[in-house]
Amino acid sequence: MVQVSTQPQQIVNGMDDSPRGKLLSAAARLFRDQGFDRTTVRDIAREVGIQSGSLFHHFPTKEDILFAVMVEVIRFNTERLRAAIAGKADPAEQLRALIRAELQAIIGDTREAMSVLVYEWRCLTPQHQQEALALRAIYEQLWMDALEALRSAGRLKADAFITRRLITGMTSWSSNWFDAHGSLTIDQLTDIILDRVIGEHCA
Amino acid sequence: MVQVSTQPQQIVNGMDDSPRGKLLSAAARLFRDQGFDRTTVRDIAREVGIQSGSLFHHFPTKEDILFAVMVEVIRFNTERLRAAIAGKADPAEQLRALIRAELQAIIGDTREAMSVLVYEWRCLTPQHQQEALALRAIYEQLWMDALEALRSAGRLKADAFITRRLITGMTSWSSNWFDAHGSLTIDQLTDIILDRVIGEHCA
DNA sequence: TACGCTACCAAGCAAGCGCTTGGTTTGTAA
DNA sequence: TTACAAACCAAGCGCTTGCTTGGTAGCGTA
Repeated sequence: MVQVSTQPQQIVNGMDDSPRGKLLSAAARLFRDQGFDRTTVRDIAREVGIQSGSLFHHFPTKEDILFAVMVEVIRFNTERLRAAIAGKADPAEQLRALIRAELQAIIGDTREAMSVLVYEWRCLTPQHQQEALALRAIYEQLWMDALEALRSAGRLKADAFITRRLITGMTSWSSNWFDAHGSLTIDQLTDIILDRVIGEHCA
Repeated sequence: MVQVSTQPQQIVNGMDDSPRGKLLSAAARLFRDQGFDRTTVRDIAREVGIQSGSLFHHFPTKEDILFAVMVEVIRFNTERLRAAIAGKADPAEQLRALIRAELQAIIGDTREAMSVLVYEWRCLTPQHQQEALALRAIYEQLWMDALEALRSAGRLKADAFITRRLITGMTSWSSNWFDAHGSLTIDQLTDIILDRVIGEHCA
């Protein structure tokens, strides 16, 4: 037995490889494939190789597992956004980086947990919805700052809020059709969407 | 007792006011508010004022209720699309009409059933998914015909399939933020989205 | 060796679920 | 009045669900 690495974290769906992380990652996949309600605690337990009752040593309720999945993926992707725009001064380049990062989240490495975030939202308790919304607000503020900067620079004529919502629609829906093995790359899709926003395609 | 009207149909969610139609309309609202799985047959029954067992006089299973909701709303909105483009020769005007009709479906009179269509898709049996997909294909073909016509006329540079998917994202996501009582009208949103597609905003 | 902590098992409970059953009411038309 | 089907009720069956309970294995520390 050899210690392969001094950095044992292997990120999947934004979760580490601790028991808790593996549990969340498995839950995220099941929640996306079957939905939260159709996924039983026995399903999750089987996936990680323990008894169903043992899940409740890690989380007080099944709903807390869902909440944890969402919190982790929001946090992880907020950091991804931050990293994407770090050091970029041009607001148009910032926007491109944001779109790319969001696509990466939705159809890339955290796609399962992101899908859960969109489709299982109402399975959260109102209390947890509020807490998750607070985290999401931080994420959205990064977008709004960039879009407002674009507007100030005169490169965005439309309303920033509506623009953000149209972008959200385009990116989030991509999870329903984008084929990772197809000919269209994430970078290409990024530019196509960017084009719909700042309209260089018809200059 | 006076017969108020010779046309007793009052369309809600694309359903008529027969027992079956009222049942479907109530189910659509419950399915949207709580999700299919969290909605019990007792919930639906209570809503229409009958016993839960009596539901199964109308539908063989609970899932068949969901399927019926989806079939009705797809059919209804396919007709709406057809009516919208009828008599319009200019492909750009056709596109505007299509976007407006789809927004009407998603945030207007059939919004509850449309939301169910998007969010409860995987609750259908594979067999029913296939049947619903066949109906949806007809709907989508109307879109593709108009977009291809636009391309032929040289007024759409982007790929028609991708364009359609971006539009789908923008329109379907609007159900999550559009406020029917706000200052933004459906017609205004229609033009904003149309602008993202044929790009007249940066001429 | 003894301790304490984390992680887990084996068994099962109480509640809620979709759906069935056998019988009754209601509306319609001959 | 009779006939009949559609619509509905009252009761509950069999099963699955999230979660609980009481106990145990493994491991690092002293």
